Amino acid sequence: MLNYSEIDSILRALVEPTRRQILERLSRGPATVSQLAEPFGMTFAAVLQHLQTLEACGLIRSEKIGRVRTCRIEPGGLAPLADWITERRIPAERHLDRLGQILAETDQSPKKNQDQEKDEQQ
Amino acid sequence: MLNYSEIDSILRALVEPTRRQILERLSRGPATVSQLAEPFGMTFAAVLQHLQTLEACGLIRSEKIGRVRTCRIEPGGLAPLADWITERRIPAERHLDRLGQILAETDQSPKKNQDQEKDEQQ
DNA sequence: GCAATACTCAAGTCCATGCTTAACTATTCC
DNA sequence: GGAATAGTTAAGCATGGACTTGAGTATTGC
Repeated sequence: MLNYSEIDSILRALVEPTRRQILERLSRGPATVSQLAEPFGMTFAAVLQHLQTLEACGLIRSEKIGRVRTCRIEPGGLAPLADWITERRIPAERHLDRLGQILAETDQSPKKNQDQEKDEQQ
Repeated sequence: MLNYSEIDSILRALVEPTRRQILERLSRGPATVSQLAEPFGMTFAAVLQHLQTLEACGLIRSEKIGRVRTCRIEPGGLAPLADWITERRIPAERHLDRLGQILAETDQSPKKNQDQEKDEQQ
């Protein structure tokens, strides 16, 4: 029933420091579940749960070959959140910063507004 | 002891849907605490706690005149998170999207890296 | 001055979520 | 085939954070 919106699930994934560290690690290249679990002082199962969360909201992707699952960053994963921020910054900030300025000079139209309406309901 | 980083506190503030709705409301103009509390089916005190969270991480600002506290968006509030995302997207995504492309064409240097190192430790 | 208004604070409840343990499945190596 | 490896799942505990209640403070209007 709780069909949380896309940015909601992305924010819930990112708010956990361990998951941000996993993303950080994966941004340096693909890794197996064991490799990801090793540096953290926590169990395999715990890391696996984080990976499932990250994959569920599209921030990473994984593929199992034989008994080994390899995880990697999903390139467009942060895009919805970046869009969400951009949509909220441009109207609110009349003293445009560098990012806002660049966007304002080129193309004003944000691409997805339907998410924004779906969101914020729950 | 838990000196959470800036983006950590911003993410923790944004992850709560009510607080995103409050931001949404404030992006349409300043409002008093009562005005903000009214549309939500929750107590004054609960909304106040959300406002304190939002103010603590620099997403809003408030000023009390007489017995009335007026809240407004803090314009640069989302900037640290926007920067964080940009820093993580540009190295990871070699198929640059529109936002990445624009940034890459103009100025490559991100402004703050010290936060990023402090962060991800806890 | 005193009642109403607008907010503030502290304590307590409740639930979501991170983490553990323990069992289980599938694959590889000898 | 059997042991070791790599991952998966489920159940339960524990903590943090959202929300409430109930009291308190400061300001305004009469």
